[in-house]
Amino acid sequence: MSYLCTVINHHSMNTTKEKAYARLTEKGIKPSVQRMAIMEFLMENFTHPTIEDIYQALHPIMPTLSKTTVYNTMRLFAEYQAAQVISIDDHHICYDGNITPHAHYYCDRCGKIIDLYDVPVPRLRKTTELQGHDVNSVQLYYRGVCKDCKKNEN
Amino acid sequence: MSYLCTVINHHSMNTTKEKAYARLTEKGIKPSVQRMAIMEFLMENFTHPTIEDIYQALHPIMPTLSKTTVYNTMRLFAEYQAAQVISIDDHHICYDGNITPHAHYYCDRCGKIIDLYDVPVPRLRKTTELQGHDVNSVQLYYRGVCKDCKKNEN
DNA sequence: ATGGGTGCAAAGGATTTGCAACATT
DNA sequence: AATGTTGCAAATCCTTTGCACCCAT
Repeated sequence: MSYLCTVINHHSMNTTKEKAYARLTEKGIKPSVQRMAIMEFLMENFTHPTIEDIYQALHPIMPTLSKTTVYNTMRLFAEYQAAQVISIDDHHICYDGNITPHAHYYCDRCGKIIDLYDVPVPRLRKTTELQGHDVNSVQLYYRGVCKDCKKNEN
Repeated sequence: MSYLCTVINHHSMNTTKEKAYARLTEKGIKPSVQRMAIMEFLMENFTHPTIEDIYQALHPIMPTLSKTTVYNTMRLFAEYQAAQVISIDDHHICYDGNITPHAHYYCDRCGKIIDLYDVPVPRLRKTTELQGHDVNSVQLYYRGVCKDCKKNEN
């Protein structure tokens, strides 16, 4: 019974550590202590953190972590598509550990980023629309003034 | 007859100068010599120029133009939506004088940006999907390795 | 022992800012 | 004359790089 539960837990990957490890290896990235910590943070915080956010969050619990490593790691994650780069605003590059395609909304006033799961992200038919070019990622971005900021302006 | 032609030309705005002037005033931007030059360049070159590209193109014919002014002007154009900001790659921010919504493709190898006019950019129904947030712009980005770069890799 | 990963410090690049001069009304 | 625009120089900020150390295989 307890053995069965362990097996079930293992196969359904209940812990973030297991999920992070799986994401790294599936994407062809060799796990390290730092990479695991960053991936775990991304998977527990779908808050679109910047490099600075990630560093500020992890530095207290991993004092030797350097910002260079955060930069290197996020570049690696982006390249191997283990995380999404959100470049919706050029002054606010951030990252998303949620790699299922979904749209993003950016408020020009408060800088907040909102996930939009009910806006369909257009699929791609390689031969026609994309003229034979390979597609590795799609981003659908909306910008404007959010509900809250509009309210405060009145 | 020649008068009629002048009137027709004026109303249909055949010259880039007329179109640029109209774009600026319609968007609420006060025209200046520099702003007109930059808008004319954007309207004649749908090549997704960077700040540097714009500066390098205009500096020879307007030697007093400064890069600061290009920065200021493009920030202004973006804010008043007289031009689109293409932030598809965080290391390659560029601009598009074509403000009708259309998708963009970015090649991760050669950095080339391609317009995709036949991919539909999803329209927005404010009340449902966008939860009451105002939308001022939409960007649909595709990334990958383009046909030409794929060919060269073989 | 070797190769890759990390972290520090420095370098590099891009963008913004302060301010004086200028243009336009 | 007043307001807004421009351009230079400097400052700032973000990101990358070079290199030495460290860890794991």
